[in-house]
Amino acid sequence: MNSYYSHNPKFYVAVDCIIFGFKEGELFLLLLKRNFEPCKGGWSLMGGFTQESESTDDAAKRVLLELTGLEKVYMEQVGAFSAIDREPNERVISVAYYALINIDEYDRKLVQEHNAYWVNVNELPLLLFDHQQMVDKARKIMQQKASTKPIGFNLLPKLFTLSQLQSLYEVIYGEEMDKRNFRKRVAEMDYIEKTDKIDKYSSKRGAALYQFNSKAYRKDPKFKL
Amino acid sequence: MNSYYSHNPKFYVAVDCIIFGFKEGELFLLLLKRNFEPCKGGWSLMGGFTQESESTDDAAKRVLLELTGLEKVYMEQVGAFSAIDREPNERVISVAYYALINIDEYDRKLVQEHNAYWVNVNELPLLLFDHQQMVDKARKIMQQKASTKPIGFNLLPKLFTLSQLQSLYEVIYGEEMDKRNFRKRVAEMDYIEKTDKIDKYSSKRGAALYQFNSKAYRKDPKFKL
DNA sequence: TCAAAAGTGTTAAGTTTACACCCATGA
DNA sequence: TCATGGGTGTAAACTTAACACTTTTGA
Repeated sequence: MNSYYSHNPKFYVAVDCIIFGFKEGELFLLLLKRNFEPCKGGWSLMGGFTQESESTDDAAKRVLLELTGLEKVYMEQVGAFSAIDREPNERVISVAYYALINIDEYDRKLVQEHNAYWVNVNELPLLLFDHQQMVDKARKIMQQKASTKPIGFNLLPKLFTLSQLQSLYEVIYGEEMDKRNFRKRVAEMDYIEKTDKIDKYSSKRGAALYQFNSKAYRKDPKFKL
Repeated sequence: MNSYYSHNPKFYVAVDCIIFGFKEGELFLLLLKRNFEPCKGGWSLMGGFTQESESTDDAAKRVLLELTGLEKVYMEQVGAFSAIDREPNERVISVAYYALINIDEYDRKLVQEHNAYWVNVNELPLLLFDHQQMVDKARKIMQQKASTKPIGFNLLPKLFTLSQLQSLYEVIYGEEMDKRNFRKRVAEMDYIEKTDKIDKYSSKRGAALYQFNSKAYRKDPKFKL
């Protein structure tokens, strides 16, 4: 043991995941109705402890996989939360991450086993610990990022209509947008490509389906919505 | 010991400080030329270990105080850095913070004792560990924040000239700005107040000294530079 | 007297916003 | 046939960008 380090304390380092999903014009978070201690019965984020073999990024990916069955998900760090009394029983420092997933593609069985539910972000229950703070910060960072980087597409199916895209951005920003102005901006981004497929679910007339071409985006990475 | 926690590993949790200063049109970082192990002789950020009695925010403030003698400094978290091998000898998870200080007001004796030096951000030496990554992320966050919140004033003396303010923003953004357009924008922010004092150092003619009125800012918190 | 930084307005270009109607279709 | 969401262009308001000369004074 190296004496430079050894007189310093060590801490449990947790990760907590703010998992965003989008459906029918609403943003949702995947939350646990805890069927385990501590604070059994309360609502919380999905979390877990960082292991020796992992970075916190790895741990967050593992925890997300454990709950949703999903890999290669868009995740970004929200920050470290370290108030002394942030958990009641033990000192735990937690690093929060947010994830953007396609709400149609997670593993329903795993979610059920964990007693997790999709909850509308605007109707959140009281969250345990400092999880509300984490959610607030995650939303702020995600909103900021979504306005300048094409991360929103992670919340949509591969094929989406412009109305879906618009209502996604409306719920991220919490404000309505003008349809014509929105489509004008989309039209300028060549990497948002119209396909020849038609969505027949959302309307009688049918709406053109679009896709995000990430390779084309990288050639000319300008984004603003 | 609670068994829910006890089978998980614990970690040293460090903090590292990216300390910005501004002088004569240049941005500087306060860096250690390490006169202690590990990696004695290398350049690094000032850091320290989080203690049981502290949040990481507290630890960062303590570490900054230890090096500069300054309290009540503007600090913001940059994020957690947790790669398994980010330090060579021991597993340490570090939370980085940046600080904006008035470069005229730190405790020179303390800085000397720590073998710390102000280094131009555009001429940084090779930094140890992942400290360059921390600096890069800190600069990005700081730049973003400085464009929408009046945090830049923390880098200036209480009284400053508009030329100083402009050259500060030029070095933060890494681009030149138009003097008349800049002053027009400043003129619209009523909380950037002209005083009746004149700075005679920077020019023969003398330049009006301004101050940031934080109370006035809070009344109408719009900022954009 | 001249070098060096301070100070000061106007115009053109570009961007953003506001706004309303026709289309296609399934029920 | 009608209710529903899909799709389309223009003009005014506003914001941003470009630009050059006069002032003051210490050396």
